[in-house]
Amino acid sequence: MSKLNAAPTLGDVAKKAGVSTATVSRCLNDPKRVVEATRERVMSAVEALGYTPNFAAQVMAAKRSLTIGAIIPTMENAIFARGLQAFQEELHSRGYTLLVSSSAYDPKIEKEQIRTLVARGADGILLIGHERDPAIHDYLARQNVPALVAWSYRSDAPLPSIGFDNRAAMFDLTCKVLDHGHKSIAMISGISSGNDRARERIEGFQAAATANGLDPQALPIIESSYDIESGAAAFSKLITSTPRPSAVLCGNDVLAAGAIKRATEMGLHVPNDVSITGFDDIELARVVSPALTTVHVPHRKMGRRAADMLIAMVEGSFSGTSKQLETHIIERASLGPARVT
Amino acid sequence: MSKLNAAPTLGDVAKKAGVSTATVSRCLNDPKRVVEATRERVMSAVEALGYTPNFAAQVMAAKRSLTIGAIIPTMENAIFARGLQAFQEELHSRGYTLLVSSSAYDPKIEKEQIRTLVARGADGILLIGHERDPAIHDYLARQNVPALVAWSYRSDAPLPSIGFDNRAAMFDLTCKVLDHGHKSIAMISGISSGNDRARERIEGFQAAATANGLDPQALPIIESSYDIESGAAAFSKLITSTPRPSAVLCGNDVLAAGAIKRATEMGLHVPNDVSITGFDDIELARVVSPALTTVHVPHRKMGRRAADMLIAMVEGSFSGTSKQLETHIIERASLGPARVT
DNA sequence: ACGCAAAATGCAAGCGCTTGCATTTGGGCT
DNA sequence: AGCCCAAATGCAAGCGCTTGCATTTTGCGT
Repeated sequence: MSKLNAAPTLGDVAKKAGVSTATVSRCLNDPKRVVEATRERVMSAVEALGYTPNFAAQVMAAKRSLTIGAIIPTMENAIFARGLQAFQEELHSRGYTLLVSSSAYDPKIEKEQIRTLVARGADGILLIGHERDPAIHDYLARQNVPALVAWSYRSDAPLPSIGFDNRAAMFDLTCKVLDHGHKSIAMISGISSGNDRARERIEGFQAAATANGLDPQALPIIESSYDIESGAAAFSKLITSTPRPSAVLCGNDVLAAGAIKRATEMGLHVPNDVSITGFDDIELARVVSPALTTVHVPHRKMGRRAADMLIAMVEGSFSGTSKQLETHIIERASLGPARVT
Repeated sequence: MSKLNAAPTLGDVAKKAGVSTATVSRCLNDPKRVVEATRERVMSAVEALGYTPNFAAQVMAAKRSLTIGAIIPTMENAIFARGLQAFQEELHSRGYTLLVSSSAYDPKIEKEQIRTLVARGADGILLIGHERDPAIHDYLARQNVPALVAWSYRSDAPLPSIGFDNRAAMFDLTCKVLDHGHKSIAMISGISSGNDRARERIEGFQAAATANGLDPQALPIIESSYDIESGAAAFSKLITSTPRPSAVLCGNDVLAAGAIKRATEMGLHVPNDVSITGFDDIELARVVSPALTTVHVPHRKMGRRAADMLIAMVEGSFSGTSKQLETHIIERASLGPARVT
C-alpha cells in the first residue's frame, strides 16, 4: 500500500488490522459504528504504525476541514491577542482548529490571505472591521464560506458582526475627559483609511466635543501607525499645538503608551502637566506608569461569542443577527483634572 | 464538471478555455511551458470564473505544500514576535507560507501540534528549544519532515539548531551586574522544567556568581511563569529575602517589567533602591520606566537565518551545521551601582 | 434449528489536482 | 512538398481519505 520509509496510510492500517479502509475510517471518526473487538484491533494497528491521517486527503474527501481562519490587522502588538486567544480556545473545545494570519493593515494583503485561507479549506473566516472591497463578499459567497466580522458592531453591514460601538465608547471617554475640566484636547488616532474602528473613534471624539460646545475642527488630530514609537512622535507634534492640549486621547493603548513615554522624556508629568488616555485596556495599560485611563473592551467574551456565532454559521444554524457588546471606561492615574491656569 | 453554485475547479477552467486540465495546471504552475496564446486564453478563463486552486488537492497530488509550521511556547507576550515576523517574511519571499501555533509551554500540546502540522502537510517545522520526547524525533524522521530548533544553539543536539548561547549571555550579564558592586543578587527565572533556555540562563547566573566568589546556593532564585503579574509576585517574595537583594536579574523582559512595576508600587526606586535586569530586549524593555538593562538578542536575524536553514533542509540542500548567533548587553537605566552601605 | 431485521463491514466511486508518458502540432530544412 | 525534431498539449493514473449503497454477520424470537 505504501512504500518503505513512507508515512503509513489508512490502507496500511486496514491491512494490518485485517479490515477494510472504510472500517478504519469509521473507527477513527465515529467509533461507535464499529464493534468493540474490531475497534481494538484497528486501534492497536494505528498505534503500532504510528499512523496519522493525512489532512489534505480528509479535507478533500469530506469537503470540510474543521478549520476556521482569522485575519487580523497585526500581530505586532497585543490589541487582538486576548480576544483571539479566547476565540481559539472556544473553537478548540468545539473541535475546530484556528489558522491565523495578519494583513499588516493592508487591504491587498487581506484579500490575498482570504483566498489563501479559502484555498486551504477554511470552513469559516473571521475578519476584523467592516471596511473592504465588496468583491470579497461575492467571492466568499461563491465559495460558500461564511465570514463574521469582529471588533466592530454594525447591524446593517453586509456581513454579520460582533463587537462594540467604537463611536459611542470614544464619545463617552471624551465626555469623561471634558468633565475633568480639560478645555484643550487633542487626539492621536490610528490610520483611519480602511479602518472603520479608527474612524468611528475619531467621530466619537469630535461628536463629544461638539456636544460640549467645542469646535471639533479646532481640535488637533494626528493619525499615526499603531506602534509605540509612532505614538511618541505624534505626541511630540501635538504638544507644540497652540493652545497646548492639556489632555491627549489616543486611539489605542499602544499609542497612549508611546505618548506617555515621550511626555516623560520631555519632562512633562502625567497627569499633572498633561492627561493621556488609551483604548482597549490591554495588559500594557497597566504596565506603563502612570497606568492608563482607557476603554475596557470585553476581549475574551467577544472572542468566545465570535466562535459561537461562526460555528453556527458554518453548521448552518445561524440566526443571522449581529451581536453588540458593552464597553466601559476604566479610570486610572493617567487622567487627571485640568490644571487651573 | 461542477455543480451550480459551487466553487469552480480546474476542470471548469479547462473546459472554458478549451484545453485539458494538464495545460491549465501547467499554466498556473510553470507558465513558460505553455505557449502564449493558450496561456492568455487560460488566464482569462481563470479570471472570469474567479478560480482559486484547491489547496488540499494540490498538496495531495504534488506531495508538497510549500508550507512551514512553527510551534512556539506562547503568543501571549512578544518574546517570539519579532523573530517570527522575520521568519515569516523570509519564508514568504521564498514562496513558502507559515503556519503558527502555540503550545502554552506544554510538551503534550507541543506533541499534538506537531502531529497536526505534519498532518496538514507542513514541509518543515520550526521548534523552540531542544528539550522534548525523543519519540518526536523518530516520528518526524518517519514522516520525512525536517525540523529545526531555534532560540537555542547546541551543536550536539539531535536536531540542527540556530540560536545563541543562553548560558553565556546570562553569565556575562551577571558579571556586569556584579561589576556594579552588587553583592546580594537574586534571580526571577521562567519555569525551567522542559525549558532549556530558562535552565541555561539559571546556570549562567550561578556560574557567574561562583566565578566572582559568591556561593550560588545562597542566591535566591524563584521560578515564575512568563507574565507580568507573576513577575511582580515573584519580586514581592524575593525582596523580603535576607539579605535583601540589591539587584534582581530576570529571565526575560516580561518578568523584569513585572518586577519594576511591583518595585515602584512598593515605593522602591529603580535603580537607586534595587537594580533590575531583563533578557531578550523586546519593545517592552524600552517602554517601562526606567528602561531595562537587558540582553539584546538578534531576533530578526535569527528569524531570517532560520528560514534559510529550514528551506535548505526541506529542499535537501542542507549543510547540516547549526548556527550560533551573538548577543550583547544593552545598558539602560534599570541597572545602577550598588548603594554604599 | 430457521428466518429475519438490525448491526457491522466491505466495495468502490469520487474529491481536485499534478505529472510521467504518449500524442499532436509547428517550424525549419532540404 | 516532405521530413524530422522539439515544443506544446492531452491522457489518465494516482494522491489518501470518506461515504452511499451492497453485502455479510449477528442476535433473537419462535
